[in-house]
Amino acid sequence: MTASNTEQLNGSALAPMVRKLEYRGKFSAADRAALLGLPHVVKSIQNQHFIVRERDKATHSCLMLSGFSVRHKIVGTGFRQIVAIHMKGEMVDLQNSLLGTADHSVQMLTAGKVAMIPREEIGRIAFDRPEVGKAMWLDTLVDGSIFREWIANIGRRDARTRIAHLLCEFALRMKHAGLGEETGYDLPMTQEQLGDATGLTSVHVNRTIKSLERDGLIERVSPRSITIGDWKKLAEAGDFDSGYLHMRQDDPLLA
Amino acid sequence: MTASNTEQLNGSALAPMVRKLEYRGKFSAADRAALLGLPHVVKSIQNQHFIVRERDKATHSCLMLSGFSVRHKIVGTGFRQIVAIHMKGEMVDLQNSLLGTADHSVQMLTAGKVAMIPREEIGRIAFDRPEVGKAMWLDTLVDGSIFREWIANIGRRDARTRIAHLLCEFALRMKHAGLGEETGYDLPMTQEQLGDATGLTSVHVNRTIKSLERDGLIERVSPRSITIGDWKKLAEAGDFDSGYLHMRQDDPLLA
DNA sequence: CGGGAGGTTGACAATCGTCAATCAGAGTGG
DNA sequence: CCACTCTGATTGACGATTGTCAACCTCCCG
Repeated sequence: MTASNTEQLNGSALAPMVRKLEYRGKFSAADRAALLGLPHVVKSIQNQHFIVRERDKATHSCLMLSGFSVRHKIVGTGFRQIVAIHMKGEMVDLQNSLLGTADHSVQMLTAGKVAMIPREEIGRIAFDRPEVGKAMWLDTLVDGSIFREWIANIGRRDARTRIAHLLCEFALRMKHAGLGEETGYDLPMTQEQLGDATGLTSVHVNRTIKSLERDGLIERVSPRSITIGDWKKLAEAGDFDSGYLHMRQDDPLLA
Repeated sequence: MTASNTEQLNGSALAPMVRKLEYRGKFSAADRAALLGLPHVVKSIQNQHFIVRERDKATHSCLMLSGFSVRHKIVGTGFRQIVAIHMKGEMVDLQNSLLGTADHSVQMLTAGKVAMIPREEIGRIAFDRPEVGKAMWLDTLVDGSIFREWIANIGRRDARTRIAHLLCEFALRMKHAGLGEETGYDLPMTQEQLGDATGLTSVHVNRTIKSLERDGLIERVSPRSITIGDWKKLAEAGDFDSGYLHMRQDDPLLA
């Protein structure tokens, strides 16, 4: 990390985090100011670069400002399993940083920027400001809910349903992060990476996507662009029920 | 739930929770007393009974006092995926109860007792007593770590490795909860339930277990009794590295 | 003794993985 | 502008792991 891709910004860089944490309940002005005032360093990170490596001692928590990242584990045979995908506004390693030793790696899926916040500062604000702490805790619980859905997705759904489910989850989360429309979005990952996220091989992912396309559930002008013609049909094909994302009942996304 | 299986106990019933939460750092006497003094109701629950059902509005958090329970989800085709197994000392639905609406069910795997603690009391103690809140938060992070390992286990390991891995996890967690020895333990689940936990069918679980037995990695006098002859060999077969359980480095279990 | 749940086994089928070739598009240097 | 190269997408042929179906066994319990 050279000086050239490191910047000190104050205030506004952390706005996406505040927006995310306030989703379930507004903060007081003081809480908001404390969050925005957290010390942090903004870094530009290239595609493929690691934010955290397994077994690292984590000293910082990272907030995604732009771009996409994945958490993943490597099993003994060398295969990779992506266990989560993160986008703008999400804290990517509360998990690792509070537990001390990373049990998985976090890697960029595209180029992007992150804000690095010292670990102790996160702990301090969480317990000094109960509303903030509660919002962070709830956020980690929603992460947990998504993990559980992924276990069910990978364990008990066939390839077609699995991929359709992931495409649906992505659609809602992208929209939620202000990065796409329910009509479609650009997938920030290769078919091999999709396979790593769903427990399939890239070849089978390809066949499955083409089959979804043949059946008119999605359209693609280029390999990565996903256009969802009929949301309801795709959701049905993907056995998708958004409940596990724990979005607010009044969220227009769920209309 | 009839009156006959409901008891009011004070103090000692919550001891397993305190023991669990203190694993990563001792509490002050006041914190400990506050935890033990949490209002609660002890219930005896029969095998197969539900503690929480998906879509319930959770009003209580449950602490396992004895017996085993599972969290699970049902997918569209009716298949079931177990996403976690819980034993003595574990809080089984911080998850559901803090998020309001359950995104999965919790069901007993054996008969047992649980202590039900009102949801608000959990939130209150967590923020009134930072050390307690921190321990709870860490506990949910460890749960998350286990979820991630399960995703990798189901997504990227073959049946043999998957089952061996689960048997290893069980061995350490049973020992940790004071319910078995590293030399072996009694599995509290049927082969169909093992399949639901690993994304396999009961038939394939059976073939896999028998193969592990044939190769001398485990022994069984009865179908559910697991004796581990050579821990190292089983761990290797299961691609098992205990790091994701985030046990303390000085824990004798890791010796 | 009968019934039921769970464990065990075999024959066969299906999904998904492997291997390998080809294709398409983006970036690079001449 | 045109090779050249590289990564990722696509496709086919074939094989392996895992699922399905169905039978039978074993143990426990009333």
